[in-house]
Amino acid sequence: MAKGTKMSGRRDGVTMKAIADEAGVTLTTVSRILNDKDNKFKYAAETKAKVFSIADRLKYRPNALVRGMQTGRTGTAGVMVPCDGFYTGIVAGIHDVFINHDTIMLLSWNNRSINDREETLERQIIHQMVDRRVEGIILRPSSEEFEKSYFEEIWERDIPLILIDRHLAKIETDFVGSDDILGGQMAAEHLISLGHRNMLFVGVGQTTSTSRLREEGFRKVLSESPNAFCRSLIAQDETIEELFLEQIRRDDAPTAVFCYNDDIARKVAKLILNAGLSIPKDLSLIGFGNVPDRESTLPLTTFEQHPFRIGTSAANMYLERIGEKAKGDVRTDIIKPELIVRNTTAPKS
Amino acid sequence: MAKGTKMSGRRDGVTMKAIADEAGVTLTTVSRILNDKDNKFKYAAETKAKVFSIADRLKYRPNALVRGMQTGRTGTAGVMVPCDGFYTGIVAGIHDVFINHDTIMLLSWNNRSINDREETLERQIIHQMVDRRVEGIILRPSSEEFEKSYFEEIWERDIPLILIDRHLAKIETDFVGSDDILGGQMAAEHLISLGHRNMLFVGVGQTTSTSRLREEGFRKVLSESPNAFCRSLIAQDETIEELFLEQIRRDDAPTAVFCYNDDIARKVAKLILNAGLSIPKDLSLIGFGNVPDRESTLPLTTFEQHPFRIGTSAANMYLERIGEKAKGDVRTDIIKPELIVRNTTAPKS
DNA sequence: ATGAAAGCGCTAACAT
DNA sequence: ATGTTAGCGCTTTCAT
Repeated sequence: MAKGTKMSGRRDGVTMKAIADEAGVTLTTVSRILNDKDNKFKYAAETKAKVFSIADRLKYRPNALVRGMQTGRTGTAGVMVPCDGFYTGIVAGIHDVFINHDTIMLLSWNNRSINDREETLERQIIHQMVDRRVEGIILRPSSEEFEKSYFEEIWERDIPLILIDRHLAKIETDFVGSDDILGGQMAAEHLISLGHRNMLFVGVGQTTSTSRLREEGFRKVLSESPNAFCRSLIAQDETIEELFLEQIRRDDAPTAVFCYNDDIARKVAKLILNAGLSIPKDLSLIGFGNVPDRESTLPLTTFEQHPFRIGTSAANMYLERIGEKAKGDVRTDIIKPELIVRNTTAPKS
Repeated sequence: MAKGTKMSGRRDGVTMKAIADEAGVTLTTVSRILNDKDNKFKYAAETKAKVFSIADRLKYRPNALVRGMQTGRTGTAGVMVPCDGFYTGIVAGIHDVFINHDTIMLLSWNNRSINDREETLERQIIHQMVDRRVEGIILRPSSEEFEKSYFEEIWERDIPLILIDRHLAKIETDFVGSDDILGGQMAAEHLISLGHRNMLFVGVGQTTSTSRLREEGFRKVLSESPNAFCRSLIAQDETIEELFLEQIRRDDAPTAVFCYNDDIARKVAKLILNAGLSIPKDLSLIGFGNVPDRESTLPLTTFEQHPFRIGTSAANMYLERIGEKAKGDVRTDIIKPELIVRNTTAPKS
């Protein structure tokens, strides 16, 4: 091997240099001709044709790593969301916008519950994205706790961040999600209109914005309705059965249950049926999310959140952000959920 | 601006150079210390400590673009699959393996039907991945037609390719998927054991390996069972209703229907119920995939394909491949589907 | 135990 | 209408 030739990893097969040599022009010429989208350069038609045809014949593909390093424009976004049917819809929306803007996503799931391992994992994922110089990040926070999180790492590097579905507790950020308060209100209005007054909300507590806000909207309407009232219950795998049964065995048991999401609603449905009660005859039930299930026999009254639209909106916000130099004001898009009445709600008997 | 300083896009904030300067060592030293996983270099403990602490304080993050360009190891994989619940499971499996091997995926969906636009789109996606120098690609082919496809572009560059779910027609490649023949056989055996003899297969034709092989296994068992026989029908949105009704109105109408997937099975179920027949009393019905649905009232007898396992297997195959220099023999992993008997199959009445 | 220097493939400023 | 040159931030070879 000739002196001065240093071997390292994989060398690209066809480079601009190779095209330049074959065309008898310089590297620069090739670079400019191949990248000249808006016809800024006045190269001879002949030169252009030659370069294009050689690039074509050699099946040249630009090295986006190098280009990204040079220009800062990698055309790559980081997306981190939980792995389920709802977020798949969001990712589909993001994808469909990106595909028309030469952008592709590095995808990672942040699935599991909030614990140290999860925190470590998410930080690792953010690092993977940052290291690859994503131009921005779209994510669903697994925790509202800004302090113990990796968001600083993103902000410090001035990487645009779009949050979806869940707010952060104290921080204003670009955000796309559902109108959870309105959703809660609509749930209450639906049940009130069916004659229910004694209700139960099943959620996951105050630290998850989606649960908190749905409960807030729900309670607001009930508080304005004569005689209506609501108890609440925190759905945890270990305790939900006992706590829920306790509620429906009361003398003043609720006649309607509003659950924070479909998953919980389906669990609750099982508990109700196992207790020998029937839905919606004895108890009306509403979920949230319009999420599919494998073996349900019970078409759930629920809320469609239009995940695809959440995705397209987030992607458009992303594209606007990375197209700007300045920071600008915080943007939000709050999408109205849609009540879908199926078979689990009925007039109070 | 000083002469010789050329401005281009975003410059990285903290570089190895910056660390080196602050530590009073060279760039090389920093590079080696920061990358020295297996303790190959014998730098003074003091030097190491200094470099690490500065990197830490400055929140240094390596530029993976540069590293990828240099070494060919980008730690990035391309994944292209359709967007639905089944593939989300596969992607989850891939993800969980990758996360433990410092690998992250560029994800894109190849959703829609096979037409020119789709072909263009998929080629564009492959280019996006190739340009970013993915080390390998995992994908579900949208078409079996190798000729009219972009696979050459992948092979020509010696990028390892793992196919999932669907085979290519004439080409041997690394592959992970379900044992579709066995699935078809199991479906037939289940129906035979329930007393059915007159069956209908609803698929998407011979050019999709999953449909073809499921039908093949199904027919094989029936051909070995006395008096059993099977008609087939191609499920296309426009014609399925008419064709299917034609079948169930025959004098010798089938008593059991095996559908290529759950989606079609659910469509067929609606047609059956609309025709005034009941499931499984008049007609038994089997799907494939164990895919969730939003409003089903009919827990479907179907096959679990273990998408998560398909994903982990594909990811492991991927990692093996990119860890090798040589090409080696084609690898395959065929995963056994599992019959899940729910409420849509019953003894022939 | 450390450094110097070449070079990866490209972009962009500065020429003519 | 095209070329020259200096980088980008790193890895790797070759020295000492």
